[in-house]
Amino acid sequence: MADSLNERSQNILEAIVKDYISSAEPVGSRAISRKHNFNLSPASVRNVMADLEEVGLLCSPHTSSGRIPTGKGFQYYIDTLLEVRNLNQSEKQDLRNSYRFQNMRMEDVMQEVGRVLSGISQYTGLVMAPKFVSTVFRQIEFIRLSQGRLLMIYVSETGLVQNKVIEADSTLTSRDLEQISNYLNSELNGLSIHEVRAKLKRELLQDRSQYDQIKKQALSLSCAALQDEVEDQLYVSGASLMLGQPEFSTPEQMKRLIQAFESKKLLIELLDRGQSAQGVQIFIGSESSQIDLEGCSLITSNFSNQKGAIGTLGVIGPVRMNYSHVVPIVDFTAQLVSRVLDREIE
Amino acid sequence: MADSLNERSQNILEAIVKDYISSAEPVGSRAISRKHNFNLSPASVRNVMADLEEVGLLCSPHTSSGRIPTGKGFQYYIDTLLEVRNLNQSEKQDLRNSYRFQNMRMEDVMQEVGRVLSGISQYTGLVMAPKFVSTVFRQIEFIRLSQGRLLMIYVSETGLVQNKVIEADSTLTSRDLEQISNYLNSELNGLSIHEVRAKLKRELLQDRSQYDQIKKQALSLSCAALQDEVEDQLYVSGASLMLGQPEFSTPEQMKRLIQAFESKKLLIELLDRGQSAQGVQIFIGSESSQIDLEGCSLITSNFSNQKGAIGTLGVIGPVRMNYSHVVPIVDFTAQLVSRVLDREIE
DNA sequence: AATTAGCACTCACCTCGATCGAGTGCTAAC
DNA sequence: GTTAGCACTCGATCGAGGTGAGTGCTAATT
Repeated sequence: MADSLNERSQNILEAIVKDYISSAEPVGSRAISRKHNFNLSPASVRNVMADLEEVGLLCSPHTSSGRIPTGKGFQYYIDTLLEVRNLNQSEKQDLRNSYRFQNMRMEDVMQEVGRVLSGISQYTGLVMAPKFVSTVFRQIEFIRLSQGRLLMIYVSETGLVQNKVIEADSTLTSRDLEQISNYLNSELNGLSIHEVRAKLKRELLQDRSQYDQIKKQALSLSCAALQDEVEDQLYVSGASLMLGQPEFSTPEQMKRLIQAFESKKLLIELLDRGQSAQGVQIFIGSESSQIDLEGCSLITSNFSNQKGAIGTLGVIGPVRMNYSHVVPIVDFTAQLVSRVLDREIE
Repeated sequence: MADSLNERSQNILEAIVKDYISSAEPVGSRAISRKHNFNLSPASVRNVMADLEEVGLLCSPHTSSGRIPTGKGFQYYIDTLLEVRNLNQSEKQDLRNSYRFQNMRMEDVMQEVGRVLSGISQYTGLVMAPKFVSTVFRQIEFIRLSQGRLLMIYVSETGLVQNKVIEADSTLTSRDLEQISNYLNSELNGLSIHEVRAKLKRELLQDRSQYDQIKKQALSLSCAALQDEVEDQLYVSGASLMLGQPEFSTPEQMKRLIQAFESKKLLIELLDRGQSAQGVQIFIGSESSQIDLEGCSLITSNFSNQKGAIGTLGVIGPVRMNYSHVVPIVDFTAQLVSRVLDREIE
């Protein structure tokens, strides 16, 4: 991208983006020259605008209307013009006070975060819980259900509880189960599911002719219990807030949006893509990527605990989002959640 | 209601309702006299229609358009004209095959039911899991988290797993916890949460000057763990399918509907209202009840296991729903789920 | 006495054309 | 390089006129 815009062009681009963010309407040369005191006539502004259109940062819906920033224009704005200030102390405190985290299970925390994020931003809140495989083993319990069916309960370091029903040899006594879970609890303590799986695989190969019956059963049980993938958990809150935005005011757009939210697949994919990065990330879902999220932007940040379980939270709104307002909120919330998760350990 | 309509009026009302169900458009006298061979001229049909309007079963959106059934009209149709046939064996088998219930946790079952219900009916599926208080105690475990925080895991007879974080005396050793859970597991086995609470209350009053330390702590822990209400769990699937219905085609209606779905409160309230009844129930959410669900109908049925835990499932669609198609599906699914839950026990 | 043909009337819906106005591009003057 | 001036474009809005489905009423028919 030719990002060698001169200062005037930058100023005008910024003014246009900001105007468009607050009005959602194409902005014309007159408005720019009047409201912002560049001491430039509309005609001069027009010339600059024509240049910016040339470069692909602006476009006009039709011949005789103002300009709106393209996806590329927003990208440029975000990359080089956007200034994000940090929250000051009192704002941080306010945000902290908005959250109620006492005595909450992981699910509740995730849901609460989504609720607050969407409430404050007035856009849609997204929270993706840390992936099962990245959680750290703390404890496993087996509870007998009906004929040959066992309920496995897995607790991670952070207090995340997963449970699963598995078919199992019905000759196992309660005593056996207790021994099995004791064995596993001592063996697997402190490992991530990733590591647990690797270890199980190794041991199963190694000790093919196992003498210790309990150990053998423990291995096969835990294998059945922990091997397959657990669906990613995504919490979407305040979807209806998006429907109030002018860019999603037609029935077709509403339907498309709600469908995209409902299937969750696309969103999870997008959030996954940013899991390796640090700090706040912004995806502009306009023209380029999926049609389903056309007109949407995502502001996300990862949170994590010290054991390396990574989740993602953020806000999805129209491309025309108030970035300078939302970015610091997302940023600080991610830090907050990280700290909350860590307090749960140890 | 003067439900003493003569046969001709009934026939015509039925014809109008059916036409309207499939077309979503006001139906005129000509269409009725032509398509259904009553051997009546449009004019005669018009006379009957005028009568039906008089009684409040029909109305016309404006002077010169066909009639549409009122809420009362639909109610009459459902109460006295609707014939619901049972599914035949092959249909039942098809439905059974649509569900994948193997090795599923309660949550998964609920979600799967919603998914299938909405898929088959092409309306929105609703499933409300059995209430926590109605579940029957099977096992309780305590796991130590951080400073003074305990994770309580509760398993019901049906394999429903609930967990909760509670603050607790940090001097409790693992040994203590084990004893406490052993005590509770033997004492509370087979009781519903309802009964458990009553029992706890009794014992706390009775043994105010408790000599047995473990028992005392067990009581206070389980009290903290089981006393407060757990939010009802409602699964809504296929919300976007409703947005395809012509009655929700305007942006305002879409927004209203999605909001209603998102808050869940209203839906839970409605489903609760039918929990005492047996068999399939139909709520017409038109004029009378909440504005938020105007234009919607609910077809619901309760499912339950032998221990009395009751949940509700159903479908929400436009009042103009294909009742004769959806009712038997909801009915049979409820029976199916009841059986699935029972298979989980013992 | 019930049914129906006939007819005037209503009203949503569509199309067409006129008008309006915000905004542009271009050119010539500053 | 900047700006005033001007012709032009095009969406939005409004009203007029036409169309057609459907009604209610009345009088004729069976």
